[in-house]
Amino acid sequence: MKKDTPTEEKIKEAAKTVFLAKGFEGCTSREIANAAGMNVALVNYYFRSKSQLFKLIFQSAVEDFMLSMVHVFKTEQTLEEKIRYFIEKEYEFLAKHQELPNFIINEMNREEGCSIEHNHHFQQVAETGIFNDCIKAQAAGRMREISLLSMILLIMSNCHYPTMSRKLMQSIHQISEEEYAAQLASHKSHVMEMIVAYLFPKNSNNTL
Amino acid sequence: MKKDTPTEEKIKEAAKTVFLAKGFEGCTSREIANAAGMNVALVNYYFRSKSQLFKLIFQSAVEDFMLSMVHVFKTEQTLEEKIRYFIEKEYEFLAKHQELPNFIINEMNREEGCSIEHNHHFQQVAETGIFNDCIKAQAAGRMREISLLSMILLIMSNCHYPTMSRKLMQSIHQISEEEYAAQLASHKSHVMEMIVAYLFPKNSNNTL
DNA sequence: TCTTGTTTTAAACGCTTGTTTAAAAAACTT
DNA sequence: AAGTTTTTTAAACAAGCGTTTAAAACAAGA
Repeated sequence: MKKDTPTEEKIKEAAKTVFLAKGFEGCTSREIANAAGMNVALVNYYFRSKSQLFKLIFQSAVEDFMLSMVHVFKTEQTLEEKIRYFIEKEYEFLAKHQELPNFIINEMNREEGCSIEHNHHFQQVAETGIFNDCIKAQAAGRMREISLLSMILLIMSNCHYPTMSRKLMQSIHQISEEEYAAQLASHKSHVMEMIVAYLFPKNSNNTL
Repeated sequence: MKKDTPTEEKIKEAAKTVFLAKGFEGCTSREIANAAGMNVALVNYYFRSKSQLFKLIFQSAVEDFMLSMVHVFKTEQTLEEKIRYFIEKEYEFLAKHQELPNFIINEMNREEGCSIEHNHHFQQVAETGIFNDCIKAQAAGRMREISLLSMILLIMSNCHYPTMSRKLMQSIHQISEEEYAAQLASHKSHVMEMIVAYLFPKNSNNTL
């Protein structure tokens, strides 16, 4: 793993900004070069082509995405606490990286779709033991019977969608960026309570 | 409101297919013309420009989107039943129009963002009285205190995200299109139970 | 049948795209 | 200091873009 030159680093940084904001098809090589303050040819000198550079950025975006999960799940907490903490941290993370979920989902839906190198990233999350914890909790009757996929979907839906649909929601409800951010904060609490209540239905007369 | 010529109709149809699949920036005028089985110039003859045609398609996509809600909310049911029914119908609708949420959210996030003509569409939904029903139910203590925006977000998140993230989820969980469709069906039930249980916490010892 | 107006086409327009080339500038080696 | 390699640039490339033009094909009425 040789260290990047300052130029390489500058290009990557600019590329990340531009690609995340506009997507692969929504921007040009020259746009990236300009954002990095240099010639177009240099971009290709270091990264051979636009799509090669893109692949790099995409993979690193997925990495950021996954890593934000790993840290949370490594903590020493009960399963319920971990999930609460995860939602908390995910909202925090997404506030800083608003374009990330849209970017990843979009580019994966493209015809020549970016695939993610599966084993590496997902394995990292699995290795935190979070999934085993769930299975154990379900076996012990402490957690609702629900597939892993469904559980992940529940959590991701309620974390990602509110950021992804920001512009749409602002338009529908005619509210400013700031107002929406405030609404998001209170929405987070609802999400947390709703999901935890559903996954861990301790209060008596429910149908597990 | 003059009727479209067959040619106009063919172009619109092709444009809808192509735009929904690839987005405004992801396709070319010629691609649309080919899909409609005709010359590029004809597209501009009828619609003046690519972006003008796009605006038309985008607005009609938003219309589809909103109309699918209006029908449901017009039915004679209790609020809880309406919400269940809505989720049911929304999953049904999204199965047929997989690209729709991604398309709308994406294009709204574009720099020169498509705005949606607010009053017309949202008003239609509001006129069904669904929002008033919610406010009344909240006042009567039958429904949890929650902002309209949060309620909409809860429902939309759990309906849209699972379709939007299909490719991502398939990749993470290494499952086929068919398997995912099957998982979606069972996920829908979880979503329905979870949301209804959260919005209408009838079973005693809760903190409204 | 000729005329008039509409619909469709092939070809071209100027411009931008991703990529390459060849020369200039900078950095390094000896 | 001269020579060599690496980094950077300006300029060019062919290909594709959205759009326009001008002529062909078609339809309808006289």
